[in-house]
Amino acid sequence: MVSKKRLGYGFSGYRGPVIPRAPRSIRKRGPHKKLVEDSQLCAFELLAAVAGKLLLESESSASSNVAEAKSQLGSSRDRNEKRQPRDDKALKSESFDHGSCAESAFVPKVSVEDRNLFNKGIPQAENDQVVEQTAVHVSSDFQQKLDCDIKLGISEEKSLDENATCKIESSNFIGESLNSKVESGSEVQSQDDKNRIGHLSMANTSTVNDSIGEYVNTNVLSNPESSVKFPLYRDSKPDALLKKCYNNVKVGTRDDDENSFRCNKSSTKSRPLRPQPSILRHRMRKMMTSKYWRATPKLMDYELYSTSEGMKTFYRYRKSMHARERCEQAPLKKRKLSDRSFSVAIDQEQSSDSIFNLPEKASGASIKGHAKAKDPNVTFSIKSFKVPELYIDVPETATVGSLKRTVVDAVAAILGGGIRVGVIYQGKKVRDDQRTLQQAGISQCANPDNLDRPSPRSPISPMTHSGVSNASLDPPLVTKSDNVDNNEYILSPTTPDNKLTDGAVINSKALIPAPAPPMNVEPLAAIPANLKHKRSEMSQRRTRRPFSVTEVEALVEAVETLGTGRWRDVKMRAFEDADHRTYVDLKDKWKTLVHTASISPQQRRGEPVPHELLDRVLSAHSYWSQHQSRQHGKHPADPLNVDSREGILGA
DNA sequence: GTTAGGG
DNA sequence: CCCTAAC
Repeated sequence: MVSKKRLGYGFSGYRGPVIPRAPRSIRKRGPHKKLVEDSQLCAFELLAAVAGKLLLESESSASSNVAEAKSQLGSSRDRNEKRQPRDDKALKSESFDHGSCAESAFVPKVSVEDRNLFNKGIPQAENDQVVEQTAVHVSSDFQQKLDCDIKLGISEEKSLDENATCKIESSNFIGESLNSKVESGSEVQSQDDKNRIGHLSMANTSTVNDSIGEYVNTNVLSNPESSVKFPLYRDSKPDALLKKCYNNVKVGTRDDDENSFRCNKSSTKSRPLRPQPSILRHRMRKMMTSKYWRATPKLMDYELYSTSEGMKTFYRYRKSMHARERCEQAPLKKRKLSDRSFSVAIDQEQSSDSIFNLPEKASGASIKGHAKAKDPNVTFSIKSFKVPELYIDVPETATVGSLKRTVVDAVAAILGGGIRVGVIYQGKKVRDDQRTLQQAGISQCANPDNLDRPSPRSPISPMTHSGVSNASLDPPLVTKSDNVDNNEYILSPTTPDNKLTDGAVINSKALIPAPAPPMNVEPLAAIPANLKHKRSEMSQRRTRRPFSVTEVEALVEAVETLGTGRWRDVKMRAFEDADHRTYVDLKDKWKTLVHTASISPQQRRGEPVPHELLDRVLSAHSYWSQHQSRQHGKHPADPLNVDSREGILGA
């Protein structure tokens, strides 16, 4: 089917702060929208056109920001009116500790022709308030019919704000197809050009949906280098109160997982005045579960699932994906309140600060109220952004590499380059670009049953990284990263000066089909802030962290002493430093331990727990069960010490 | 904020 | 692990 989707181009790139969009229903699509249709155009040309637009903008933005950041303030260009000058500080890229850093330095070169093509595609005169919608058909080597319907909408009101939304969807007619959807949306609103504040919020979420209803999350993140801050300035009256409120507030991620924190742990710890990681985490967790987050689902998602087909697909998938992680379900689930989800990075401090600092009071306010016009001197930084919407149909026979590339192309067209796409399927990074999706297990026919066991797909071949790649087959603009950890395609701006922002190339990583969150993200270097984004998807499930025998022992020990009704104490006693273990986790673990101890060893899974420990679990459980019942309303139970335990065991 | 329990 | 009710 020829899907018609709007391509709500959202990332204005470097124009200014981004703010959440109002519900589509109230968004006006009005007058300054122009529709252009040309089914004869080549998809790439179309993309190129879009990219060209972006490039133009980015170029101007980059140049002005780099060399004449402040002098450009009064640029004659219309766009410049909105563009905000940046502080040097703000310009500093975030000190992310990700492996992508190396990649970010990678600046692929693009032929001048390419650029020209891009630039040529869109008259500069149309930069403003133009909405284009084009439908194109293009035949790929696979004789696929690719339909693209792109609508680029950019509306802006002079000196007030900019709103851009983009949605791209393409689909082919091939029966077997993988329908991926990457959603993203961002809006930018910048206030004037005075040395004031502005705020910026961006959303970053994406989902991939295959034709059989596979629903996965994809994250598009900006890499360290691209973590450029966009201080906003405006002439609004200073609001001391708000200012104070927002001060020192930074929301870079909604990921309450360790993964997110690790990277900045050191930094936060080194700041005495800042909450300790554990505290942050705690707060973060609260944030994560906060109603705020839940109340800010993306509008886009709604659209996605509102379509009858989409819903069907989704539900069908849901039905057959019990075995899968539920993390992907969360997004949908949370989207009840329909609104827009977005992450906000508020940074009043140095850009070097970790983005993990949670906004305390501010968060809620900024997120909820979009108190844009009220908070002076607040600098927000964009840690991530959302790609409006992207539908991509890829035949099963397509290679993983081609999938990545396709996404890169599409997204790149939107963002203007610097995109890296990785594929994570069932928690594993699919590095072998040569493999077909089918081989990788990303099949339409994927049997849910296979989800529970190692799929027949061939093991990821290590040589893929260093081995010969299909790079030669890649389009000019797409270059392969030589980063060992990533074989994502990187598409960067054509020329240095074309960098999106001064030296800050926006590198984004999209994690495609990722039914389950990457398992170990420990070396957060492996997966940059992206995951955060993933988690950014409102309340994303935390990554699973099986208890080690050591932890189990500590837990047993504590429970023996404290009983089973004082999880908070247990936490403090034995897991004080285990930030990722909440007392609820401990309680849950105990629950499973008791269960595990009650079943036959054959039925147990995971890392085996020494019988000795399980015995202790049963003993303690039994003891405290009785004890509690007895102590009901009485004096606190006596700790189950070794002696008493032995007594019980002996009895 | 904690607990307890179902999912 | 998540989510909630209940305290």
